[in-house]
Amino acid sequence: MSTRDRIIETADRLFYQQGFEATSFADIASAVGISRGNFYHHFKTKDDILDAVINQRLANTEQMLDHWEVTGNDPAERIRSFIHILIVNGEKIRKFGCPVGTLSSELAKLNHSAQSDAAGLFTLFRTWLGRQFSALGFGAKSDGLAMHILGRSQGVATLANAFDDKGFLQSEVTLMCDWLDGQIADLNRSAQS
Amino acid sequence: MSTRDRIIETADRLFYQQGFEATSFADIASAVGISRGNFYHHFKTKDDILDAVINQRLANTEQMLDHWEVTGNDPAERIRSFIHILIVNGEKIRKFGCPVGTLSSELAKLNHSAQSDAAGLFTLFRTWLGRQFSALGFGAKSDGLAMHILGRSQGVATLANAFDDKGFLQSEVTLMCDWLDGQIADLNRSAQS
DNA sequence: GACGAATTAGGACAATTGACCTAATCTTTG
DNA sequence: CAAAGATTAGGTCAATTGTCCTAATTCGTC
Repeated sequence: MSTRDRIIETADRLFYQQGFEATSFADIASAVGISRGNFYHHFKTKDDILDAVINQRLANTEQMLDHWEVTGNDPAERIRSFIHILIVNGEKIRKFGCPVGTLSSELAKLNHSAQSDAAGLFTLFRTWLGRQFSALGFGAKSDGLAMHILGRSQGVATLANAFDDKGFLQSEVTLMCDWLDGQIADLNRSAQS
Repeated sequence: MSTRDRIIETADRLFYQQGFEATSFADIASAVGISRGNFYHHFKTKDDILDAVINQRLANTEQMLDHWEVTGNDPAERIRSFIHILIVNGEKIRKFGCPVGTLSSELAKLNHSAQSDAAGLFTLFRTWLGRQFSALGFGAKSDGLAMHILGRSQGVATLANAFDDKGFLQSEVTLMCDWLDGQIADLNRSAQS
């Protein structure tokens, strides 16, 4: 892996674990095992490395969603794949919160220009989820349902982090899956009438 | 108001708007209009001022919840008061997120010892909400319902902030109130059978 | 009015920050 | 091999950080 990629990967991890503001050039350089001068050769400013990290996250997220699009048998199962990130990444979430939500919040407070880029990560999930709901036949309600479940997962991540509560994480995931089943059942019922 | 109280109030506002880490002694002192030496006379370390801010938030929150306990006619209306903070503080939330959630997340990332104190703010809401659900007759399920609605409101705040979306805020508040009505209806139905 | 305590001002301090530079080394290409 | 470019190391820079000190001022109390 190239030095540049190692920098991005390490910065990504540190920004997630410590926050953007609290992570210094020296932190990243020392974690990668290179000099600050070398670091500067690849990224001139702290905003540059932030942009690179966000773009990598965007690419990784897009890839993950594309993968689910292929492997998930039906849209409902794909949505359940999304919900289950909370379980799969449970340990990290309890320690550091949701990578997307916490970065977006921090950049909003810093009044950072990259906040909209970070929100683009949310948009990726939003449009993907909206497409799944559309495929299920929810029509114009699809985006609202996508936002709803996206918000639910954010709240679960925030509280699971605040209380370091594994049980809450699991029970809320169950509730979200139940909610999804209920929505689909409602839809089919109204389609019959 | 005493200088000490003005410092706490200003620090509270700046910590919320800019974040704890991104707010310096100089920021607070200059916003209050005092010298750094004067600031130091009242608070020796940055952790001291953070403790004072958290304690003031705890006191203010407790007072607000006590007030609702008195003015709200029934527990359901009190819970709706909680839900409607999202509307009342909508502008601030869209700009800076939820004061409780964002502070808790930041301190968790900083591995700060005061994180548990900040989480105490959540606990205040959690036990209060749990008490309301108990009064409604939800018994052992009360705490789970309290955590559920607390998480919902956190997620709504996070997304409303990320997208600066007022409509989402309003529609999700409606959904949360509908959810509450549904829970109460379910309870009454199961009590009849 | 005098005296001690509380408050305030204006610095100083070492450490760290993001940013930048130069020189040495490695890699590629003709 | 040789020249050119990419990469790396190490150091410098002004600015800012949290912390701390001393001296001046204000205040309450006798």
